[in-house]
Amino acid sequence: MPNDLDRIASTRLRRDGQRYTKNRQELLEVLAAASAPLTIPEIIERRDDLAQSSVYRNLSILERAGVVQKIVTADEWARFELAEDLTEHHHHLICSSCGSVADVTLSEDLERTLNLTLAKAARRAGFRLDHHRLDLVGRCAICVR
Amino acid sequence: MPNDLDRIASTRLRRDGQRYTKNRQELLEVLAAASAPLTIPEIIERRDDLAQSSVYRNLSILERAGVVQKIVTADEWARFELAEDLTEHHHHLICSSCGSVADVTLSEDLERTLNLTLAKAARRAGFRLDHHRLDLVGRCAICVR
DNA sequence: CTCAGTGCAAAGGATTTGCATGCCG
DNA sequence: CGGCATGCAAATCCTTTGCACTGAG
Repeated sequence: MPNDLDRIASTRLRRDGQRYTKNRQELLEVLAAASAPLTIPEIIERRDDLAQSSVYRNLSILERAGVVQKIVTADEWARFELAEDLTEHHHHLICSSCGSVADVTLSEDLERTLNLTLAKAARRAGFRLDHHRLDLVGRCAICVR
Repeated sequence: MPNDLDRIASTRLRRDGQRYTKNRQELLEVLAAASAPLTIPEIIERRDDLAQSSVYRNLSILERAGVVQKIVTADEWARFELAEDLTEHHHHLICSSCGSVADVTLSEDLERTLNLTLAKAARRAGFRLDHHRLDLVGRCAICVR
């Protein structure tokens, strides 16, 4: 039984001339169940029937279709999460010690102000702004001790 | 003749048990002269007497000493710039088309609000916040055409 | 049937490392 | 002198790609 996510993914993939296959559906399931962006090893850990190369290939296709988003932190692996508009708008707490990433949301008020200000700054630079990315860098509760 | 940057770099390196060598000084010169974070190829382009492996090694040491900062965008190379506290606090305009990165500053007012709000959000998550990173993602003036 | 999707193994490519040599302290 | 810093080349390791096979339409 297809839920919202399935329907949206299917539509966006079709728009790109791509199919919504079982592997791709499994990827989205895993990402939707996670409360933070996952690395490829973490994804395979949760679904070891997926071939590594297919995971890379499919995530790249899902990214191009606007269903998932790739985020690159300083540490070894890239991380993937559902696209902005399929989740609540949020930001990331990045632990500079262990590399973990957690989701965090800010007040709508601040987001609104932020958006206006950034739009202005971008316009001044002749830049067409698509979105912003705000990371909080520090030490997570575990690494703080 | 050592300037401020030299003195600070020297101090911070020594604190890490490292020397402030000619190669490392050259790296900082290049970064200080740039108006945006540079990739390793770009650095070598500007100082071709530097060996690639030494550039990687020294940037990593300078990063650990808190003199430079590494930033990873989605595109192929990591980029380096002087550490936050050695430059004006700023953010980045990242072009998702050509991968270029330009510096941008926001109003002090917004920064102040941002800092307060982020500090609160971090505290709520038991996270010790060091700094934030705010990127504006879109198309640069050239790529917009 | 056709052709996109898959999995395996091999290739790519940015970054790291081993090692012999040079040089600062 | 002793040990860190350097440069070269080789090794690493995440990610991409080639290719033969499978399965959906």
